[in-house]
Amino acid sequence: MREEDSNWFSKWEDELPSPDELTPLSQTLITPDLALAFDIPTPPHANPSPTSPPRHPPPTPTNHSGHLPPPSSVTQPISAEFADSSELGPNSGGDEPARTLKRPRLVWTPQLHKRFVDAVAHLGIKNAVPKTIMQLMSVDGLTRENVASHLQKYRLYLKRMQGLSVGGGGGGGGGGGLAASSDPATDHLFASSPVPAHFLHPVRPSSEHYLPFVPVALQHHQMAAAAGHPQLQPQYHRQVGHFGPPPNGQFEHPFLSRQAGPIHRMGAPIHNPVQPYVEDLESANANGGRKVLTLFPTGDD
DNA sequence: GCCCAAATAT
DNA sequence: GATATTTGGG
Repeated sequence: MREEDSNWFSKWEDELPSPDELTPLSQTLITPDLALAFDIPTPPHANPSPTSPPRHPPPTPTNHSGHLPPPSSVTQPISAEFADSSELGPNSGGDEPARTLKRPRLVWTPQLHKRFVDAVAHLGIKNAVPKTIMQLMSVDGLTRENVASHLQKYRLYLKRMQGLSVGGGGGGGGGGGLAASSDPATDHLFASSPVPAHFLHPVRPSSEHYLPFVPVALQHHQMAAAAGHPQLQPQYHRQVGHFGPPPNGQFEHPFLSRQAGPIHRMGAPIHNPVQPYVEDLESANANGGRKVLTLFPTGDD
C-alpha cells in the first residue's frame, strides 16, 4: 500500500482549492496600514493589482537543503490577504508604524475551511492542534489564533454532531434539552464542509498506522511557472469589484498558498488513509447571500 | 509557551 | 445576529 501513501497526499492536494480558484480574489486589498508598514507606495492603479502581500512573506527558510527556486515558489498561490474595507486605525494620517497593525477580520470561506478540515483530518483529531494545523495549512497570514479560534468552533460542531448521530441517533427523539439539536447558530460554514468520518468516532489505538508525514513542499502542474511573482503574476481576468459572495456563487478566499514552512512537528501520526469522502461545495451556494447549502450528510434524513 | 474555553468586539 | 477576535485559566 505504499502507493496509496503518496496517493492520499496527492489526492489531498488535489482536493485542495485549485490555483485558479485561489489566485483571483486576493489582489488589491492591501490595507493602507499594510502598505505603510512595508513602505509600499500604494499602487496608484485603482486596478486590482496583483497580490502584493508582505514583500517577503515568510522568511522562506524552508528548503535550505538545496536550491530554492528563486521566485518560483512551489506552492499554490495562497496568501492571506485581508479584506480591509474601511478600517483606518487611529493613524488615518498615515504615520503610525506598522507595529500596531490590527488584523482585519479573517473570513473563513468554505474553501479555506476545507483546507482546514483536510489538515485536521490528516493530522488526526488528536494531533490537530492550532499550531500544527496552521503549519500544515501553509496559509500565509493565517495566525495561530485564527486557527485556534476556528478549531474551537469546529470541535464544538463535531461534538454536536456526535451527540446526535452517535448510537444511531439515540438521542434523536428525546428532544430533551441535553441533546443538541441543529442549532441555527451552530455553524453554517462547517456544514458546508465534508467532515471526515474518523472525526466522529474515536480511532481505536490498537492499530495505529503511523504514516510519515510529508511536507507540502511538492507541487505539480503548471502553477509553478506562474507562481513566484505574485506581483508580476498574470492576473486572471476574473476580478472582483468587492468582496462578498458574488451572486454567481463562486467566491474564492483571498488566500494564497504560502510556501511550505518548516514543519517541526511532523511526527504526526496519521491514522487511517483518507476516506473516499467526496466533496463538493466547490461552488458555494449563491442563495442570495449566505445560506446553508448542504447540511451534514450524516444522516439520511 | 501552548492549548482550551469563554467573553467581547465588529 | 452571526462571526471572528481577544482575554483568562490550566
